[in-house]
Amino acid sequence: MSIVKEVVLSRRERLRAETSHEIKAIALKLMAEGGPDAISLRAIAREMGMTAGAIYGYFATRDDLITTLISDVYSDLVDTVEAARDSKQVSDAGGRLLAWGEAFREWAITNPQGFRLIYGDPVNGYEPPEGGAAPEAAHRACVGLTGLVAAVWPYAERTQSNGDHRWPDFDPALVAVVRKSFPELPAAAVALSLRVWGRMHGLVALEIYGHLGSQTQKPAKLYRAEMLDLLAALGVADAVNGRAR
Amino acid sequence: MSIVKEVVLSRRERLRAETSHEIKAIALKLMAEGGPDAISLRAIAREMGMTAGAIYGYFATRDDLITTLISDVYSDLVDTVEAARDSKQVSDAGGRLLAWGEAFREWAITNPQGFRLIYGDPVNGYEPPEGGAAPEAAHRACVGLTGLVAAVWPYAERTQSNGDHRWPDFDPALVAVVRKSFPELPAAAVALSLRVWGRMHGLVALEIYGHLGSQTQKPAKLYRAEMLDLLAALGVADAVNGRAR
DNA sequence: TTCAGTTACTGAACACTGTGTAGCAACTGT
DNA sequence: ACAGTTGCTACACAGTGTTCAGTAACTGAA
Repeated sequence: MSIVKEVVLSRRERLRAETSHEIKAIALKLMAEGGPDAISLRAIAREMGMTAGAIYGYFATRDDLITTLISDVYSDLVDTVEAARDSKQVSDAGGRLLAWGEAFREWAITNPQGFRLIYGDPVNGYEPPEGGAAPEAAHRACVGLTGLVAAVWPYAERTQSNGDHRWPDFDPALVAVVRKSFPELPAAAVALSLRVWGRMHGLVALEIYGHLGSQTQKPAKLYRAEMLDLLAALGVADAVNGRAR
Repeated sequence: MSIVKEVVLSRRERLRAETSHEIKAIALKLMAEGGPDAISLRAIAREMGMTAGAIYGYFATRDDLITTLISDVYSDLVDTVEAARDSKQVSDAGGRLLAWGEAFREWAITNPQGFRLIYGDPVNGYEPPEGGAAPEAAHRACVGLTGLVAAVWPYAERTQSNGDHRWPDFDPALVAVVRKSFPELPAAAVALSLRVWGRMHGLVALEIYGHLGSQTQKPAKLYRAEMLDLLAALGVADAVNGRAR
């Protein structure tokens, strides 16, 4: 094995990358069809015309594969919500937050198994590695949401400054990023962004796991009402055109 | 077999009930130790000095056992939050809602595996029966929460009446109960109670599944801030003594 | 007390699962 | 053309839910 890595992938590396990608693609397909539990090495191998053991040449263990999948799916989620946010003008802070929230739910409804994979117990006995399964994507999500809250902070500061939050209450790495990107932002705003995350997550998680379906026929309407109430609480309701659709 | 059921349990029925109870108790113990996935018929049987097949004399299938467990655990959760609510005076509507919310999180922190069992993907490939796994307990929770929202509605009506919610948006059974218990309550209040549920669920679910732990060191403080913000939004903040502990 | 009937349970089997290991065969660079 | 690496198969092991024939224990009545 050469120490210096080739810039151009060799044939072997290319085939290897393709196989690796095929494993992940089939795993995602199986997950979309039969839920996260349907991701079994044997099922993947069967679909590829391989043996289960062969997959160990690509992923050290099944949990490794799952972790990679979580990372990929999480990235896709963050890509989606970021794109939705960026479809609104930067000046429209409330609209950007609303777009993020709506895109979050729509992605979850479209990829319920993906949502379970990221935010639930994915598979039989899977334990995420230390530091979470997809720290990179989770980090992006957190920073993105904090950015939205930062944009809204001038409106929300008046009502959301209480709560006695201090910087050491939060993760040092998160604090570092926030203080670097938004030097003026107080700790209370970080708390707010986490709470906003919680508000988005709550109704969507209940819906995905079927606890809301037996109570309301219009979960989308309910979620939108929650988002609009959130914007109102943040003092940016006027920035949204119209109250409800 | 006699058609008329004996009032006093026969020795056989007593032993049977005891064994059934032991199965559930051991299943809960295994779950508390190793997560919901640790609930395997073979492990339970091993612990009881039995064979796995023997359990089929008590539960038709593993999913049946799981469903029973969910029902039991869910009932325990509802008992807890109801007790917390009733520890406050009926006149203290805001305090009762806050007590419910705090008890909800505390129960979840104390019984994380139980929370996963109720609100997550409990076990490898478990599918809840039609109508949810524990309709009785879920019903109690929903009615209890709606009762709290009804008590708070005089304060919240002014700010929470928008959203264009109609009765047919909700489950007929839920509507029937609500309209019977609280005839004056509008549909918007039912929507509010579901949204309140979502707000409580969001942060707790994120915390239980480890997504909050990597962001904040003080999830309890964050949750309390969210609850106080909720009370403020409902217009009952003044009913709570002091802002934060 | 004896005896049939019911019930509780065992033990083995089947089809799965993840995970290792030994060996073979094909591809790779020299 | 020849080593060396690597991708994969085949098999084994331990675990899972589930079914089923057979056995042992307990129950109620003669």
